[in-house]
Amino acid sequence: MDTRTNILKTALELYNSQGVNTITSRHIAAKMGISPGNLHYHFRQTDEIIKTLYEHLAADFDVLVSELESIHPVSLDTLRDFAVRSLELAYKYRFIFLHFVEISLRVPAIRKDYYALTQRREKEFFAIFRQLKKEGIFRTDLPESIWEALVTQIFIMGDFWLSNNELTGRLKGSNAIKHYSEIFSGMFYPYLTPAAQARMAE
Amino acid sequence: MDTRTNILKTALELYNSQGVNTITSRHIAAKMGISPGNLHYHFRQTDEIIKTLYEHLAADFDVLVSELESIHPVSLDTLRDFAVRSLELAYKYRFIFLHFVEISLRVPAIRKDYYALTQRREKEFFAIFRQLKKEGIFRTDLPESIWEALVTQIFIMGDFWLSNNELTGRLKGSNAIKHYSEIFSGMFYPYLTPAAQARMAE
DNA sequence: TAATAATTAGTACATTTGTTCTAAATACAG
DNA sequence: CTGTATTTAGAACAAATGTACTAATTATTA
Repeated sequence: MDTRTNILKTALELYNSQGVNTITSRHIAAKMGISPGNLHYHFRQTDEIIKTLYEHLAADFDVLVSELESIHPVSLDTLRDFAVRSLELAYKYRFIFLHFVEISLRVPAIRKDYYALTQRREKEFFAIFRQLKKEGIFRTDLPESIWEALVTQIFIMGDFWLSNNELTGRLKGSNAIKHYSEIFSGMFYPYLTPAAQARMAE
Repeated sequence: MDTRTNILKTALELYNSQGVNTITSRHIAAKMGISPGNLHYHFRQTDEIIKTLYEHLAADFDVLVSELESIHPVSLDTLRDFAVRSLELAYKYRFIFLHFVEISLRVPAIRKDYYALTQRREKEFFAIFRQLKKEGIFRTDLPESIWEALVTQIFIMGDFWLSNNELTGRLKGSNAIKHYSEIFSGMFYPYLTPAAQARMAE
């Protein structure tokens, strides 16, 4: 395998399992059996590794979102499917979410990028809400401010369910994803019309 | 002022403003104008400073909870008041929430303590939910699993609203608290009975 | 094949960090 | 006032870290 790709793969493994602050470029090189010099030939600065991994995550997530947007009409099932895929992706790059503030301090470019991203996503969520209301899945009797609060909730839950898992359950892999996708389902439930709630209970 | 207390005060300031990983015991000593030797006379290990600050937070929060539990019957206003006080307290010790996973890795005792705490809190929340249902404030037509999901939501939101603020809005002090207490209100809204919703809209 | 470019190993260096140690200064008790 | 305990400063050390540098090896290209 390409050394550069291998560095990214090994770094992801180590960051995920031991945290972004305990793992240094030397650890990554040692685990791969290459010299520190070699590693720094491919990534002059260690932070570039983190930045690259973040970019991979962002790119993968963009694919998920554009897939979602291509489906019309949006059903509750497509939404649930999207949620599960998002959780899986987040789990793959979990060190980013587990150390999000740390990383955004260390690599300011990530912070800027993330900020721009949330601005875009916010609009996309509102568009999806609008569709789901039209289709009789989401309630239409809630004040607008409630939907705004929901978007922030989605962001916080989406970014930090992994941290919650780390601090409490420590569920691994598919167990974690299963548990938290149920939390996400539950989170939307009170926003559904009675008809949609009934369909969900089946 | 007591040197020990002063160390804690200065450490809190620096951790809050610059993060727990960038600030070292030397930074704290320098800011206070004392020697590193002196600082380590009072706290043999730097982590003890973090642990002590966490204990202060936990103790302060315990006071809030026991105050809440002493009030009968629980109204929507007491709940909102409790939420605002909680947010204020979290803001005071914000570095802990901004670096929760980091810290729990660095100081395993904190992790254990937090885990035990959430177990307790979970029960307390269910008890409060039961009361609020009895009083006609919370809906009684939602399945039990939805309330379980809500508790996890409350934990995640409560622990990570500060991280969300750090990554996006960067609101300061009372502005942050105001904004996120509205998010919290919005979060509970769909769980309220129509009567309670109407009263809230006033 | 010869020359050039890319990759790699290994070493080296300045900085930082947590912590310890010693001695001085200060506070306090009898 | 004298002796003891507490507090403080400052130096010292070992370990770790990011990164740069040099020389060797390997791959590529003409």
